[in-house]
Amino acid sequence: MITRMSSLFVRTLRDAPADAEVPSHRLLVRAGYVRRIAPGVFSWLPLGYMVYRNVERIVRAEMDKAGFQEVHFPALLPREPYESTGRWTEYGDNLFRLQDRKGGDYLLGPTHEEMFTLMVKGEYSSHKDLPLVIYQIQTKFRDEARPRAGILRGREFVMKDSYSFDVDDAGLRASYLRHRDAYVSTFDRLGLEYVIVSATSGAMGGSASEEFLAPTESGEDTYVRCTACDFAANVEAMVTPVPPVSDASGVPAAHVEQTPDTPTIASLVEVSNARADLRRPDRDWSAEDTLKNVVFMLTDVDGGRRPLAIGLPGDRDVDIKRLEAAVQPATVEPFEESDFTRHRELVKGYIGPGALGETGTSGIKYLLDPRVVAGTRWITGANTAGQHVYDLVAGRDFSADGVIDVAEVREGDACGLCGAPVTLARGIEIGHIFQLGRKYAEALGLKVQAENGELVTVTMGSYGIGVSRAVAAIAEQHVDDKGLVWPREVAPADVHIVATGKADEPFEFAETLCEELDSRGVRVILDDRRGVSPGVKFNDSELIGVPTIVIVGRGLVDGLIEVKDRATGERVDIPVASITDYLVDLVQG
RNA sequence: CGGGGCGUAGCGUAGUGGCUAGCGCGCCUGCUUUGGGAGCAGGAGACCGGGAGUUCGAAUCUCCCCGCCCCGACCA
Repeated sequence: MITRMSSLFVRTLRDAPADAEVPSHRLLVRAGYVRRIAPGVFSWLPLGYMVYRNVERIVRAEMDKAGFQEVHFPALLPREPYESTGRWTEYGDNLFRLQDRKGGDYLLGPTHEEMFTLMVKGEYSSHKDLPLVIYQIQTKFRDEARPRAGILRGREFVMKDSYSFDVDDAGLRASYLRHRDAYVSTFDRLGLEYVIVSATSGAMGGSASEEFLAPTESGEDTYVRCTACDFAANVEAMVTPVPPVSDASGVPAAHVEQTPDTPTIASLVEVSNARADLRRPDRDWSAEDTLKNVVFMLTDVDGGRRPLAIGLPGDRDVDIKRLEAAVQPATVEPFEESDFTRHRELVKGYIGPGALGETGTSGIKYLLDPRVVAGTRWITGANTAGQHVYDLVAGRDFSADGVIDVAEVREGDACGLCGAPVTLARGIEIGHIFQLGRKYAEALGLKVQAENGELVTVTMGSYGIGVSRAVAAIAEQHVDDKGLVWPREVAPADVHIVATGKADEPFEFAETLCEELDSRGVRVILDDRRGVSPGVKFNDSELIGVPTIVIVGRGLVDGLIEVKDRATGERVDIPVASITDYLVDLVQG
């Protein structure tokens, strides 16, 4: 295929729009790949659409290779199936809803578990039909509260979503692993650097789950990686190791102290160190010695509200994302002034274990951070304004209703598997695979007859790749100060030929070369613009980011063509006689 | 939805009450130029986000609305 710059529908921009911040967004706009239409909604221009289609083609090829079968659903869907699974309401404001002329409710599909489940239910009824994997590449709609970063997070985007159907858990695990393998080859082929991390299953429900994250500054997900073993997890799925029970035999009995005006951890530590009667003989108190008790208000799917108290070391905050992941599908809000007035037994700034717990005075469920093991010694609130308890020992002086691992994760925290320090990094979620289980099959009645004749509920897996997002993720990982640097297979062309000079010869030669390459299956962009200065063409070629740039210009009189590698900047002069073969080898070899 | 910032031509921007809203890029015409975003000359392009108000006079001041971007709570 030949793309001629003289007639290509594109206009490159010297300046990026002021509102574009992340590199992929700035460059995709500058190079004339995409244009914004509405918040989180983008159009693809010819160059962008070429890249998009390449990514889609690779994803499709890898799915087909894995033996998955492609189907296609509408984006416009009726309400009923989503009503059956509760997601019509559960999805909340993120769902684009609309009505037809008769007032019937419809939605624009945010994901298609329901439709796939029903499709299989409509066709199959025997265990002999399974396992089955079907997929589609579809435009999805989610009315995101905050679209951002260009096509990295849009409200309309393209996703490849597949679903596996198995009779039993062993089958589900096998289908899951087949997908994992297929995703590995897909992302390798797309030229993406990625890590596979343990994840929580989010709003979809289900158990085992992993995410494919493309490490990038502009990524939205934070993940931890162990410096010693191969543990990697989304922070939401981080597991804090439980320290051994500590010996508290030497700790004096708990005692309440007057500590006026110490409603914060910082003030409490300061006062405790400043006063001789409170000072610790061996060392200064630090925030880690205090037990902070934070209260949240949870809202269940049915609208019911219940408070939840969490006790954790005072130097840590609760990570709301981790908390939501731990209590989902319930949603979390901070405890507000009005909630405190309703719970008089909770003294803001001085809440202690004494008032908490299902059997305590408040009756509020109380969960502890894993670090608060039996035998640990704490300073904590005494449930009276201006008073704290010292030498309160977990297990000896107080207990809770259970453990919850939702404290913020920090660089250097201990790995849940081996105990070595972990590092934190950010990444773009480009793929997510998980074992859904029977949630949807149950809700929609997808059963098959087993060998013994009994009806069994099918177990499902759900697997997604953000196709349009992958374009942005690839761009994000393949840029330099001059522009985009596409991996060959997704690039809009294999070579970008720039003809320069005033004379006709370079242009005529470039045209011939271009046709020869085209006839041998090389995709080429030809900059055949006359009267455009060489600097403009060089800059455009670098901005557009095709992997190989060929310059036909002043070297031609000596029989030489310059070939430049976009990524490394290396240049070589190739004799005219062998240039076609050289390029074909470069591209196809 | 909470916090912060911003709306002037396709893009980047100047303009804190005073004449016909200025500049760069890009675009059109002509001549020159042709290996790193060329030069000269001449052009086209703006309901200054919208509405109301204050004023002799508003891009500029006031109020309301709308939109956008960034950071947080959701997700491919």
